[in-house]
Amino acid sequence: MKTSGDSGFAFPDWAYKPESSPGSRQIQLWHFILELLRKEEYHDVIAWQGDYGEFVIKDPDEVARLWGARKCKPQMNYDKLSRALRYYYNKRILHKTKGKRFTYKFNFNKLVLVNYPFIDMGSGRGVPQSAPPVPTGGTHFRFPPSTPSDVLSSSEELRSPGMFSSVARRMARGSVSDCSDGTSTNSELEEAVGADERGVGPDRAFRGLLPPRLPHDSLFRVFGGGPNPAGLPRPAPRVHPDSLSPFPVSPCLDPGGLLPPTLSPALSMTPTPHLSYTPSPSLSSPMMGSHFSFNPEDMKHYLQAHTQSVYNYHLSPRAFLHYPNIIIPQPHRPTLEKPATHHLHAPPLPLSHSLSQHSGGGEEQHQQHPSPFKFKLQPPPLGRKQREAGSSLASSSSQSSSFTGSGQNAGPPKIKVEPISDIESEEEVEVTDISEEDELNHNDEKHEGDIFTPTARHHHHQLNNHHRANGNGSSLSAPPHSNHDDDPDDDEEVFKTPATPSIGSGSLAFPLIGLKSEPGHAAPISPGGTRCIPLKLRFKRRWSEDQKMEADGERDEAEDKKVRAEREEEVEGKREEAGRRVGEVENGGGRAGGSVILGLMLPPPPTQRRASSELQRATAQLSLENTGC
DNA sequence: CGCGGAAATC
DNA sequence: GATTTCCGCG
Repeated sequence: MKTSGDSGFAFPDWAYKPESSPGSRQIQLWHFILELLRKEEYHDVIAWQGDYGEFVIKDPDEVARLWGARKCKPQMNYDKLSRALRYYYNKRILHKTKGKRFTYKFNFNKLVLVNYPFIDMGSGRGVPQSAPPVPTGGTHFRFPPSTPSDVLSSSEELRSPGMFSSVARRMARGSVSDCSDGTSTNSELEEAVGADERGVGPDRAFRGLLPPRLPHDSLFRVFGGGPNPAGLPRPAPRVHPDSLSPFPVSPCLDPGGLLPPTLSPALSMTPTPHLSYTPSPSLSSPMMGSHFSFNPEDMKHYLQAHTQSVYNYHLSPRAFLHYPNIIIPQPHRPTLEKPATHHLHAPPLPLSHSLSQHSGGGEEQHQQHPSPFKFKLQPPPLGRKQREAGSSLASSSSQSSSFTGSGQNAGPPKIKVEPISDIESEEEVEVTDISEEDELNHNDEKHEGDIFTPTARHHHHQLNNHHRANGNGSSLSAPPHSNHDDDPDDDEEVFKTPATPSIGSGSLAFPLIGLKSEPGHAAPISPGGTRCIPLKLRFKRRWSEDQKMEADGERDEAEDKKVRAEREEEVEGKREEAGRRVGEVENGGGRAGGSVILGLMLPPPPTQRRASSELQRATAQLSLENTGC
């Protein structure tokens, strides 16, 4: 296990799982990358390096080959593979480490959120809400939680009707396998899980609800619950993949292909034990297949955790989740178990220090290469190039129409107008903020901190200009999207939460909502501050973009690219208001807390591990699938 | 090398 | 939807 000293970053186990990709059945490139990364065998071709989540492709051709093999695309080459990787930029799953060749970095957040938005919090057992009780052990596969968090104890059971479905379902469904059959090779686990879920029936789900997004930390904490051993369902790791083929690759292996027992380097690695626990996801992959249910208890825990996170991060009140009936205690201080830990990791490896690197590294926006970022903005509709033909119809437009213009086109079909209420609600909800903030934060801190690194700084953020549209140049800059979009964007992508218009439906429509209204909750935050953090934190930020942008100050574009095209107009104004000072968040004393949190979030590179073997095993089982080409 | 648009595929 | 393929640009 361990070993790997290399680098180590461990991602949470779940990150490695194929199930992670909801939509598609086939293995996704990022999963594949993760797989490679976790295997020592491939360390010569690809390995973790630098900061958490950062990896370098040592042998691009080989990686491409492997990927091609996996996908049965013999023609694959690094150029293509890299295109695919670039494709992740928009999704924010990955971003490029500037200045370092063949070096990319994962954004944990996204991965987490996307794939495992909720995890089973369960208190323990993961009983599906609707489902029949599953005794823990058996059915769901859960990783042992490791989080120390005591914060929430979960003890209760749940059963409430939960609300969400989609997410849950997704999670549950896990499915998996890639190519060949849809079914999985693996497993039983999955099956089991699936069964539960299925049994439940998607329908049950409560549609309408939005899935909440949690910050990782929250997730972890929450979910992390106690250590539980319970259950991994089957230990039996079959394992052994061939050394030859990476993982599952072997096409056709059906049954067995599982992961090697080795844990991902990431996980295991960590030699440093100093922390006993690692907050990080690694261990905690609580989420896995379970589901989260909103039962009061759960919610309570959830919210609590969330709240805490908010405090810790000094997030804006908006961030607070609201759940009817449940009051969340506000933590004055984080109770974290972890004391110090700023960064938890001890760098066993030279690499680890990457933190320090930031400056050097590259990433960061700051200098380094001041490279001008190019914003790529695309002008509206230009006729694209169509290499081919030219047929043209020009027109189109949908995109551009934004601004007033209406001229004729006014409307793209899809404009989204949102009722204010919605918007607000969303804003309120904006849970996103958190993530965003997180992102922001880290930016500060380190370069990319993607996910973790919550340091709050002041960003002055530049949201500013959202270029108003028009202007000529404007085209360049992205058109304003409403913040709403932004976040939602994330959300959307990630969660796809549909907002419910009505909002209130009562209660729970979604816990998230409501923040605004509750002053009580909201207020707290930091000490010095007068107000809590501006609600308006939200703004964009985007990962990489941020980074890039930070330097400049503008950013936004990113999402936009596509997005913008789609919707453009939106309300421009709002966002403007909103934004701005987000950064303010004071940290207040936060550092300490922050650290801790960080700890939680960060998957510390080297540390941790302690995960139970169970975890590992579990992981192993999950493993990937292969394709049979 | 890396970016990203566009179209094609699956 | 997620790439794969192709390609021009910096």
